[in-house]
Amino acid sequence: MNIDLLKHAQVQAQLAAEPPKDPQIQALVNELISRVADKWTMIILDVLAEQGALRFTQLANKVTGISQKMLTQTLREMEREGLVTRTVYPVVPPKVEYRLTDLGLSLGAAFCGVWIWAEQNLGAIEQARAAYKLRNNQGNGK
Amino acid sequence: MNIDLLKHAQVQAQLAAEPPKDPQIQALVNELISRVADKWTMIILDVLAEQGALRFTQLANKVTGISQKMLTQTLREMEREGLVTRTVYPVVPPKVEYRLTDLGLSLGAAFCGVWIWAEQNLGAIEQARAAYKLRNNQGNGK
DNA sequence: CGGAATCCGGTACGATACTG
DNA sequence: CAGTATCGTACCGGATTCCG
Repeated sequence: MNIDLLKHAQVQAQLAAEPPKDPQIQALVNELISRVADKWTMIILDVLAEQGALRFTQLANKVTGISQKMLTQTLREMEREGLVTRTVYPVVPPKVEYRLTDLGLSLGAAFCGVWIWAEQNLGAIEQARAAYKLRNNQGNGK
Repeated sequence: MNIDLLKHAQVQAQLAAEPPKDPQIQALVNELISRVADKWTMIILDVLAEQGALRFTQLANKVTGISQKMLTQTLREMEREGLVTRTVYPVVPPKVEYRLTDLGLSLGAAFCGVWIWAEQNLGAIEQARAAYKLRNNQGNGK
């Protein structure tokens, strides 16, 4: 039964006063979001969702701009949270494959709306940035 | 169950053969996600989506654990991106109100799926964490 | 008095070098 | 190839100070 979830969605839609929601739950959810709402986590999640299984270096190439350290760290974190599985093949050239779990896939699906939003609003964001610059007298070097 | 999410999940599953996607667009979207996928941004976004308009201190109270500095900084960033509007009332006790723009509201709606996911999978994550601990025999003093 | 800018200590991050 | 180790740096958090 997803009544709570529907209620939550409706509340979001009408932006009104929040019904009695467990502040404890709220805090837990916030904490969970804090861990998951990381830029590297999100991008890795997306890449893995698209590519299926990938090796360490493959991942490093797909996720442009990440350092090995952060890649390792983020992958470990995601493994801890149960979002990815790490499979080590004990062969002479070491081979480690990363793959999303069902939990990871479901998060990817949930996050899909944000990617769509990002694609749709690229232009709007750029305009907003330009407008902000103007508002703050862009020429000011200070 | 949410049909859209399931459909997205299926699409994600078979995305290996994704149609020609512009790598330029991909990079831009990635960069945009990098800015938006920040834990404080997400939580502030959620609080503002629920509460409508809030003053600085109200926000500081609702967003548990944030420092004034990060709150100011994140709000400025969100203002730059066009997610929130900042209204200053030039009165004796200073009053500054923050409110989501349409863009911010749409992002909140897009991110709603992630909040629902978080609520649904709180238990699963905890279990995954416990399982990971066991796998790595936590007792190991390393 | 509320909101933001400033200084300072800690931590997380990036780049490089090294190991199995 | 897939990490770990080390170090310099940039960012984050806390307290203080400043401004309206």
